[in-house]
Amino acid sequence: MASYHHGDLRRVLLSAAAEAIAESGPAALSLRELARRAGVSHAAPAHHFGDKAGLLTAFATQGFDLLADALRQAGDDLLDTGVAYVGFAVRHRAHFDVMFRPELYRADDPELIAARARSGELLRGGVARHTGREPDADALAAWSIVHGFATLWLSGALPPRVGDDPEAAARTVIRRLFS
Amino acid sequence: MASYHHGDLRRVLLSAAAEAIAESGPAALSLRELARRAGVSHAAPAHHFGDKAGLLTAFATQGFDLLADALRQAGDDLLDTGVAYVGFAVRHRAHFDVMFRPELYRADDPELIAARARSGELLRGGVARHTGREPDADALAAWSIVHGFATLWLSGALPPRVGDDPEAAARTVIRRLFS
DNA sequence: CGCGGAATCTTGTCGGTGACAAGATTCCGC
DNA sequence: GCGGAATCTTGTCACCGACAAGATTCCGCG
Repeated sequence: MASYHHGDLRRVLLSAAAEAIAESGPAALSLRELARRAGVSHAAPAHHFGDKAGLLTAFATQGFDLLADALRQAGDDLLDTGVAYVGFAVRHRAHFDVMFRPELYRADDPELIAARARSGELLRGGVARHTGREPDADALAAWSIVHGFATLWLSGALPPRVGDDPEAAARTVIRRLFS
Repeated sequence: MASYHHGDLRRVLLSAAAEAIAESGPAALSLRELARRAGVSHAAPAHHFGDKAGLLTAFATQGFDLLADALRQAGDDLLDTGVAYVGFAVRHRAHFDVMFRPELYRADDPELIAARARSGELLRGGVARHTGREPDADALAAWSIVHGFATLWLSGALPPRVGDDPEAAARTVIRRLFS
């Protein structure tokens, strides 16, 4: 099976990228290192993604799709949706890290824009169901608080006192928005 | 004045870094490009900062000090403190970008830890004065919502409908936490 | 004043990286 | 089973970060 054609390179590279980025961040990502992990030549990745920005565009798109899945699975409850957002960030740290850093990829890519819109709609929908009001300001507040908590958690900026269960801590924090 | 000794290189490099990072993110930062902007040889920056991580450590430390200044100027009101946090992120985008990405610098640097603690104390203090309660959960919620809003704003992920005045929009969002 | 060490900066070099070009190999529709 | 297309390789170039060695300037101390 060690044929000239790898056959599955695109997926393997994306998954290797997830590993590498989770380990040391998108800045340290090297296409040549990915190629080495996949056992192909140093120029093979360029064929599938064009360049580094192309790979990260595909990676971010995959991330927005994964986020949409996670939000759908969380159901209709707004609190659960928020917890799911944080859970996604923790479980798919590498994707989350790239998705909100548009200077790393091509933010005008049509597939990426579509995937981002899908996940955004799920977020806004949850808020609208919960409050009944015009969702703009509420959705923005809800998005901000879960996004902020997730970001701070991932950056390691939170004091140890918060504990080691991000989803439980997130639930407590999100509740403050409804009191 | 074009002497062998530049005399002010350290500060010039930090300010050039702020420009370069604001333009295209910390990932694209190049020590050699900074040296070129400052008019010195390609190896001069290494003398002051050791390596790239050293420069970003100093840069992040400067950022935490600037944040502390901004929070102090905002006064005692919690809402104003939150708005000031967002204002800092927008006005010092480059610093904010680096401060919460510890994989880019040496997070165990003593000066950095001290500066971070100073700004953190100002945040927690504002919350304690406002609620009177045990500040942990409230502070975390307040920090999360302003940090999240600032991050989303900077990433360009927010829809145009939010407007072009980040501090005004932040004020609206933060108010949701107290209603 | 001036000497000598320390601080500051330069030059030169090395391995690693992203991008590109050209060529080799394999796949697949017809 | 032929031929174009897709996939991958090899080779190359400029740029970058890190390091080593040397040049220049500054400054404390006699």
